[in-house]
Amino acid sequence: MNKKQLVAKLSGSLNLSKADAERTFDTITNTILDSLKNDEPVKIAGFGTYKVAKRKARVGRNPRTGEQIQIAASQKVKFLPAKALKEVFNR
Amino acid sequence: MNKKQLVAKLSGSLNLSKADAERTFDTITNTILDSLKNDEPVKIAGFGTYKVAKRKARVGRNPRTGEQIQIAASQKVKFLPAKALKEVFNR
DNA sequence: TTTCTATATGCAAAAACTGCATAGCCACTT
DNA sequence: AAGTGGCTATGCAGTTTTTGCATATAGAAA
Repeated sequence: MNKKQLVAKLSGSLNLSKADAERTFDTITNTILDSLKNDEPVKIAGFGTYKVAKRKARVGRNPRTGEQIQIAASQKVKFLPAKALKEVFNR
Repeated sequence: MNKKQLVAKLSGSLNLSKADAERTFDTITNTILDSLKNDEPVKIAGFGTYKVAKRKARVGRNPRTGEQIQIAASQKVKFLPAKALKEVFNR
């Protein structure tokens, strides 16, 4: 499922125009991102938590040539599924 | 930031009642979950992809006692941040 | 059309995962 | 408005899993 299909589904379920549905969806993702930019995790009860994980610098390798490369430290967004979410898929 | 705060923010930004904002938000998460239950990944351009990852059974260890344990196979929801999302946090 | 994402490759090191108790925060109900 | 139950973070050790490097191509999405 892609974003367009998701927006279409929202539009139908909620009696919104597709434009409104898309605007709503974008607002949500932007709100989450803003919070994460301030290094504040976003907790959604029953769904999961988004947080920024810091990753240390380390040694990597160019798979093509095999030579070693130094990889800089970085950050990425992590999503930790809530307990309820795990249970849906494990029974 | 928790769900209540997120809903409040949506309500303000989008001129929705809080009840509507919450309903909208729940609809989104449920839609995503439904897709994942059907083993279909959800791709949100510019944000990321949700997919179900299957994990094989394996041998673990109780860190407290040190004894070996058999861990059953399981599934969990993985979120892979989109390229654009990574760049926000790495510059 | 043009931008974005998945894939596939080898390999080192970081990170996740397991059980479990405690502490703390959140959400829900009275 | 406040109390309580429930979920989550933390720390621990060691093994499994994931990550991420470069880069072209294929496929999909905007």
